[in-house]
Amino acid sequence: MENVRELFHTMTKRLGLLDRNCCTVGGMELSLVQSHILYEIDRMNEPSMQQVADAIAMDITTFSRQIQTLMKMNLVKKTPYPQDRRVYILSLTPEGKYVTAKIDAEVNEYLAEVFSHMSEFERETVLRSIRLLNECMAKSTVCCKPLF
Amino acid sequence: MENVRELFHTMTKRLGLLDRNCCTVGGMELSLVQSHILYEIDRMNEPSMQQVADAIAMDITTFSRQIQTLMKMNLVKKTPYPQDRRVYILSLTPEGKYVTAKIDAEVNEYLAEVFSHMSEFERETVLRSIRLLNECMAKSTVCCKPLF
DNA sequence: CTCCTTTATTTGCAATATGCAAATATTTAT
DNA sequence: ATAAATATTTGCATATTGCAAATAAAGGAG
Repeated sequence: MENVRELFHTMTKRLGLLDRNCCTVGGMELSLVQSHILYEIDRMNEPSMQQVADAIAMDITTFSRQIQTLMKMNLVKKTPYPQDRRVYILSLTPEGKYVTAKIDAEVNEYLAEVFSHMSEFERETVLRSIRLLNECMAKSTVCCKPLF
Repeated sequence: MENVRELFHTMTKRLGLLDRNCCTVGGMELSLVQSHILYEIDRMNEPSMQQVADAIAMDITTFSRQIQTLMKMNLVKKTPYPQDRRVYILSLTPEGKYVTAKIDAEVNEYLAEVFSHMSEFERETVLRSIRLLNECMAKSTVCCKPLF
């Protein structure tokens, strides 16, 4: 299996840097954590606090405070959920949507640049490989917990 | 390019969880950051503080304090460098080597389990893909800075 | 040799993030 | 009606972060 861990370590390190570089939108500076929260809220369907915290594998109390910050920044909205009044539904404000879309565009642009160094065939292979890897990690019983 | 970012996001999230699960050795609990510092020191050849901090893309002042902590935990040793007395060379103590090897073994075991859900051919393809991806990220001019 | 600039590392400090325990509010089960 | 479970927030103590400044040593210009 040679240096498998090193391969993965290098990859995640670089992808992490890429992510970090995409946390500035206009004048606004987001932390990596905040960027991930916005990403998950955008992706999930009317999620509750708990659901998003679970998805990010973040302690709910820390998460609660991050949401307070994001609300002060006018990026996130909390709506009481009528069917269960303990629950709040999270959503992005228009500004939050704008910021999230901007980050998404920038990440994709960076990724496109990375892929521009490959042939069409290589690109397809790499993407298929990552898809397969994700499936196998989902199947894995031993690692990558907590699952989402 | 479909959902390329989502693919990468899922992968890094899961690999991050895998990494986090590997931070407990015996009774000792390491943070993810500390685990990465040990990993880099182990890998680099007689590195200075600054070199490791750069490799991890971490602010040198934060790094300096993390090293202080790791020294208190008796995992890391700082040796003055005779040729340039501003510099300290970092190395792992025997205990640090043990912990680092233990983490490495656990990560590799987890990765092996993930790859056990693939055929030999798929595994080779995935590893080759990641190698290629790393090369392309290294070539990239626009992202993944600061480089290492 | 002396002065100035650069580099490596550490400390002061203030802001932020973290997570456990406990509080609160609400729902579900008995 | 009461008890147990769930969702969210707050108290608190600790840890992490990064900028600015301090310290120490090296290298270069004259």
